Amino acid sequence: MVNAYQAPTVKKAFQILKSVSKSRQGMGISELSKQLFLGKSTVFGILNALENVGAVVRDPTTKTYTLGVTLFELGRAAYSRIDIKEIARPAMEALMERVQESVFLGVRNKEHLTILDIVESMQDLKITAPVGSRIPLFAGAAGKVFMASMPEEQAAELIRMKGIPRFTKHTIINPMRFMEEIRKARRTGYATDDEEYIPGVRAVAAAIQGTRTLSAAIWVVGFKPRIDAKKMAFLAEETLYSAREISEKIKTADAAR
Amino acid sequence: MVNAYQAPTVKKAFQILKSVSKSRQGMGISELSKQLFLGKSTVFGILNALENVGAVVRDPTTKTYTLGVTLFELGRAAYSRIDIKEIARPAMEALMERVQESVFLGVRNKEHLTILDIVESMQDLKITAPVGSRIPLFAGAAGKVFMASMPEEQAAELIRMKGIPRFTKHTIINPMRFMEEIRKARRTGYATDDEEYIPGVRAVAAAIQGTRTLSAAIWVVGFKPRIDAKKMAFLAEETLYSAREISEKIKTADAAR
DNA sequence: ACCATTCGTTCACCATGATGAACAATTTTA
DNA sequence: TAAAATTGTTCATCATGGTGAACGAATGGT
Repeated sequence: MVNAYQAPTVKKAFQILKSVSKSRQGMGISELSKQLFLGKSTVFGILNALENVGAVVRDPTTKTYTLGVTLFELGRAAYSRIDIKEIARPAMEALMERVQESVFLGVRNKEHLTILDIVESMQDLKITAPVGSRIPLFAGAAGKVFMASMPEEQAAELIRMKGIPRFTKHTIINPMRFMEEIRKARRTGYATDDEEYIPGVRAVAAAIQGTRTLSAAIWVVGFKPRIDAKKMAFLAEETLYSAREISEKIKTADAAR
Repeated sequence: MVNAYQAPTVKKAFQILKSVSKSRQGMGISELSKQLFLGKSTVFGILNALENVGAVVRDPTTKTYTLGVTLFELGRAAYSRIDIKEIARPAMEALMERVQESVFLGVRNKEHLTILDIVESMQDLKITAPVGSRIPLFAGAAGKVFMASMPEEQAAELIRMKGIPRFTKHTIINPMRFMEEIRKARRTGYATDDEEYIPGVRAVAAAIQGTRTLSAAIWVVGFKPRIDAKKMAFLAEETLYSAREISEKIKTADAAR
């Protein structure tokens, strides 16, 4: 079913929702029209439908649109059906106790990652992010692990089409070197990040197996001064162990169904 | 802008999402087609678009669709912008301490209510529900308060078109009597429920004012044996007081912007 | 105060998008 | 095991849905 029909208006609607979701104060029709290269009457017609279903709310005084409660309802339902976060939570907590850094759980959603859960480090200074946040696919250890999970041609094609954005001066932007990192992650089962996504930050990520329709991983993140080469090796070992532990639990949960 | 154009395909897409959100195991194309009275190729084209944007996930083995991570991302963003729940939370906690029953915060979303926050009673036996749950607009004290907030013609029209479903043997289904309840709620600022929605349960609700684009209310719910007539009057007084307190805070927050 | 610009809204037009029919694949029934 | 029924997928068709042009309202600049 290559190149199957995809209702274009639905895709435009979600482009609109994504733009509106990035705005704090709401967005108007002309602003959305310009930003998304859509006609104003197209935006107008789609927003009317989104408002009708409660996916956006129109402020009658400013004529701007913000996200509506229906998205919250659907979002809650979507989140409540992601079993992996319950399955993974105990292992994430145990991992955080052992390594004393924040532990993230995330999934790939098209060309970015979405954070599903976090067990924050108990240290006063720690790295965290809101659950639901998006991270670029090319960013850091987690990104490499996700790209290692996909067929090599698909990963290569993404690199070719999108290019690797430079996040820091340490970002690996050379496609051949980046593909090597991905192959290494595929071989070892984990990936590392040494200030490639955020300056002063190191990370280790490992993929979770056995999730039928989701591509999932956990990763540990900490400040570089706290993570020398020895601790980095320790993080890799522990993260890989926890990812396998979670993968086993998933397999057990599936068999019990 | 009466009868303005609303992109029909977008509305169909959200019908599909709503149906899928009620399913635990995912739904197939023919099932959705029958349930929603849409053509199979229409459902097919819309689901392809929804999958492309990550709003649904297709299970390749069962060919069923479940809600995708994009909805979770948008839902998180929608929820994070609803200021009222932070503003209301302290007053809800204080109200729960005073009345010792669960306190709900919700908003109207088209023709139903959505729970945004709950401060659960500390008693062992209590009433609660998942945040994000939907409640029918005609149900209980909260429903009356929301209908009291809308123009009388709009409320009357809804009753005429939808009819009042019978939830319990105490449900007020007579339209004239129900309109009287709504008028009373409008006059007094609060509404009550005496086993009209759930057997054995009483509730009091009060509207929150000053929310520009949302229609919001708080309500207290408890088991009837714990709530005699005297306590019911006490609940009404306290709930109304807390709703006004929250309304004042909203006004103050708006003025500070 | 007036003019220019921008925004939101309406409407007629037409071609793109939604869909019904047909077909292939899969599942169910006998 | 074979036939019937159902599901998912493809494709040609055409009319409905999306949209460009025009207009009214609001805002900004002089």
